[in-house]
Amino acid sequence: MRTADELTGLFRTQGLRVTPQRQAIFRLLHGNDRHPTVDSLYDAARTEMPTISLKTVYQTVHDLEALGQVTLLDLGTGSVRVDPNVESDHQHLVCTSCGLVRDVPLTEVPSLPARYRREFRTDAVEVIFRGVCDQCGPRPSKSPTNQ
Amino acid sequence: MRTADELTGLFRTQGLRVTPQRQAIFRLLHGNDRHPTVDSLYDAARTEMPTISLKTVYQTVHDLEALGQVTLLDLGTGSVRVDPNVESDHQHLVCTSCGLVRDVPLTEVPSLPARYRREFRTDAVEVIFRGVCDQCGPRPSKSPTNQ
DNA sequence: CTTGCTAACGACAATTGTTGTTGATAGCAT
DNA sequence: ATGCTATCAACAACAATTGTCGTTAGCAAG
Ligand SMILES: [Mn+2]
Ligand SMILES: [Mn+2]
Ligand SMILES: [Zn+2]
Ligand SMILES: [Zn+2]
Repeated sequence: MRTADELTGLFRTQGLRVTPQRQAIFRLLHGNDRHPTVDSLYDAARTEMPTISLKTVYQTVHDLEALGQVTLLDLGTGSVRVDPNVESDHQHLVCTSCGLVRDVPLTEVPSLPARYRREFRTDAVEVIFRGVCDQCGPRPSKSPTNQ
Repeated sequence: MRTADELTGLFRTQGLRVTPQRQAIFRLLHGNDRHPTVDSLYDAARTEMPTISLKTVYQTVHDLEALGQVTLLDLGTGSVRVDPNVESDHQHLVCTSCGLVRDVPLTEVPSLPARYRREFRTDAVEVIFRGVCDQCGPRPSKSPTNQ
């Protein structure tokens, strides 16, 4: 995703207005690799802007999506994750315990077997690695003696 | 998933009771490859059992999941899909227009790149082919002449 | 700088899919 | 046949997201 300043220009050329609320969201998202939920963005934005509404955050991320500046991911964690990394194609790993989402670049993704291609046009292939991160999993004991 | 009769036995050995409502759901799911939503199961069950409640359907599919007889899939279609095919490992294609879900057996799925394995224990790899089915897509013209 | 159009705002209600509660019913082990 | 208790249906509650609306303010043009 572009910088807050670049997005300001982009929004204006699209006839969209740029407000302090939107710029706060631009800043919170730029370079953010944590795949935040809309609600966590809302919380973060409220620390500097207590009256911002959740609706405004939803509206802004949808506008960003329409301009191709973020992807909205539904990874089965219960709420949408905002992904500002639209520059490099990548997949995701998801911790089923804490909801952590991390980018995983794959050099190769599977393709739809030939016999299905007549009946289905694939637009995107999504790979999700589900499991447990080291924060949540059993301490990956350096010493195998503590049991 | 096993037959309705086999499930009846399995439920009883687990101390679960088998009611006409549950048996109706067993029958609706056996051999069903359409990945129905809970709500569509509810509709189907009501035709033969008008007073069955949606809660009962949810409860039963969750019990079936706990016994490993179905998988509950969140494929980003807005509601959970019930998958009675627990016999053969497979992936899915999803029509983003009509919500169709179809099994796609893959001989090989990607594995998590080595550098992530220290920090993450992968329990499952999910591959989703998103696109448009032939019912929804532009008529796949046999003749390439109709522009 | 002023002005006016209208996009974006915040507040709040509504919607959807799912889960919690409860008192009554009925499955099934004994 | 009987009693324990899992399951039932009805209904309320919930969480994530979207819709409505009257007000405010961004910003392009003059
Ligand atoms: Mn990502
Ligand atoms: Mn399936
Ligand atoms: Zn975790
Ligand atoms: Zn379709």
